[in-house]
Amino acid sequence: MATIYEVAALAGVSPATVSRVFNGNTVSEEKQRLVRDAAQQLGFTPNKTARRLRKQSSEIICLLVPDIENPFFTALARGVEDRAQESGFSVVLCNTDDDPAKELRYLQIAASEHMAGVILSPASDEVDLGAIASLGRPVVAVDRTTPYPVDAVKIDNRAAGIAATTALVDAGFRRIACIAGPAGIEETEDRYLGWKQVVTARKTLVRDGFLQHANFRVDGGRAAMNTLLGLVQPPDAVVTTNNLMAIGALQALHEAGIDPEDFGVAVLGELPYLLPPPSSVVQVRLPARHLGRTAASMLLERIGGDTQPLRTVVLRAEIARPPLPL
Amino acid sequence: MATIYEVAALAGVSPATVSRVFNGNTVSEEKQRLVRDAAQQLGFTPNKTARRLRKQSSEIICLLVPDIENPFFTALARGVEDRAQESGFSVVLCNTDDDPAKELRYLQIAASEHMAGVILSPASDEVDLGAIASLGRPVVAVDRTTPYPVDAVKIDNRAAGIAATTALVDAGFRRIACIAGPAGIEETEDRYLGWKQVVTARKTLVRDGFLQHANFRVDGGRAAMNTLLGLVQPPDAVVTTNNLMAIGALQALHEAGIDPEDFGVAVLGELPYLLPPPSSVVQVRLPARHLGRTAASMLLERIGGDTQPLRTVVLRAEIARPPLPL
DNA sequence: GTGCTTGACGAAATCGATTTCTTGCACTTT
DNA sequence: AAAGTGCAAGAAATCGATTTCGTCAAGCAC
Repeated sequence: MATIYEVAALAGVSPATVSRVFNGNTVSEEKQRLVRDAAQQLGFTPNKTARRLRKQSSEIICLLVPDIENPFFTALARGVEDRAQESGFSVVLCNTDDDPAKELRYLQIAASEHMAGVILSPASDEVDLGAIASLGRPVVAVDRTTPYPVDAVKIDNRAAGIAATTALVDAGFRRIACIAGPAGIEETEDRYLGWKQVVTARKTLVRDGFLQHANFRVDGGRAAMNTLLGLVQPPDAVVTTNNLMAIGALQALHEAGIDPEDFGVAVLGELPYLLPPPSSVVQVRLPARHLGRTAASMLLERIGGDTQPLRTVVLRAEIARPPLPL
Repeated sequence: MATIYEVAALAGVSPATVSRVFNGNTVSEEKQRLVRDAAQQLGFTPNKTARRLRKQSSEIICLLVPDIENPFFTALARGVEDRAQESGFSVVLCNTDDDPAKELRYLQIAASEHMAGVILSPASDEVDLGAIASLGRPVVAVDRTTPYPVDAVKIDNRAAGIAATTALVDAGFRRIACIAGPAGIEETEDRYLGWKQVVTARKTLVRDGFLQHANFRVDGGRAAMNTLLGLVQPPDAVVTTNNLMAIGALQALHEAGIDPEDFGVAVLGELPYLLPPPSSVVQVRLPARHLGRTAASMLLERIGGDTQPLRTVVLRAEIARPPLPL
């Protein structure tokens, strides 16, 4: 790896001049040429580490998600990466497994690695953004929000809940339950509030126990569905507030021998169907990739020095109509 | 962010001593205590960038995959990340989209970022590992191999092909076709050779056109399947050599109105079934996560200075029996 | 007691770029 | 013609750690 000194020596100029050539400062035509030729000849690439030490910042952004194996976050990551790439930034991806300790560890790494900024989907409300905040590094919350004063990109969860529930009502279902995420998380609250709003407005039947809270995973969805099916007067349809729980719910229905066409299932998120899903399944497509792309754009703006007031961008989800090739 | 100098000043020692305390060198009990107390008090974290500049290496490993949205690579990435984490390494994830130019760009970044090593699933045989190689950074090829002399972890593709095909024969199918990946890629060659071996040994019927080459994507699988179904004497089963093509094939079957129970489909890889798949679908489970974990382990050994001869680890795939929750 | 080894630890060099000072030269301006 | 202005470009400081080198003192052998 050639250094700036070797280039300088070969070109017969000072290292400072070489640096200036590569950073757009005033250098005469002739020396520019000399330097570029020399750099070319030596295959010179500026040492990012040295530059980072001096500039106190890098072109790396850190993305913290609960679990990259969830297709929602995969798509989100892809969006972030694509956008970052366009601006010459790289993305470091970290799984927090929704574990605040892991999350904290990664945030510290991000700080001590001089990463340019952080995009995260907070594991809990108690994220400690202290370390990065004190460094003045920008942070964007994605999908979920935090009490800290940072930019955020989220989905209009209430609207998504409304869309999902409305679709079920329109399809003729009249006893619609809801499998929501863990109580106390804003994101999931909004989603089931959407459900509540519709079932109230449309005066469908709601029994005690129609609202189930579960963890965000497959097993949680399955358990919740089994509980619902065990009610004295069970529902005839259900709204599940994320993709994994919907899978669990569908599995429970299958195990109970219920024909999928007879039981309405609306999902906030997409299911990895290979083939067109049963007509009773409604998917509200969450714009995951877009979410990532938007978050990356906002972060890059901040990194670029943008100081406008805090923003929260809310993206609207839409009902997925066509079958979904993976 | 406190620096080593501030810690030194507070502790009343030289910066060198502070460094020694944190790097396990000989320092007297007493000064150790002084330094640790001071560091504690200031919330000192060593600046990774400065360290990296001096040591000419970092604790970051670079993972290059074609597309993180393919669940196979997602699982692989997860394996890499988990293993890296255990050793205090971070992972930078990059999508190459099977584009050699993108791949090269990332490899150069890896070099100029002083990343500790690279794990990659090469986009083509012409990967240029020159830049990293010249830096002496270790590289591990994963899933696919390269002509370069680097460690590799792969799947026993021939055995996987054999297992898949055998399962179909055992299930009673007698006209088994194969949808293979692009011609000329070692990985896919091995897979269809497994198919060939079995159909030959078991003397099943093989017609012209029973071997189809396709790109590795859903559309490729669908097109190939349509071609197969259009043959004068079409097959009654098919082996597809990756997950995405299998999805395309299943879609084509569905569109052709063929009952999935009547047509055997064996897949090298896993399909994102929500519910138990039709009994005629055979999945050969590729140990993606393990692949990643193993690759990371090998890379970390090399990073640690291991100089044993080049290794290629071959992992065996197995037939998936139980239904697969996502 | 002199000479030699050994270990703790400070001073200073080093990694490779960026950036601030400075210098020197060309060109105006009065 | 002297003084002022501007600009290209070199010298040197800087970022924050690690590491070499050298010093000093204690411990030990003869």
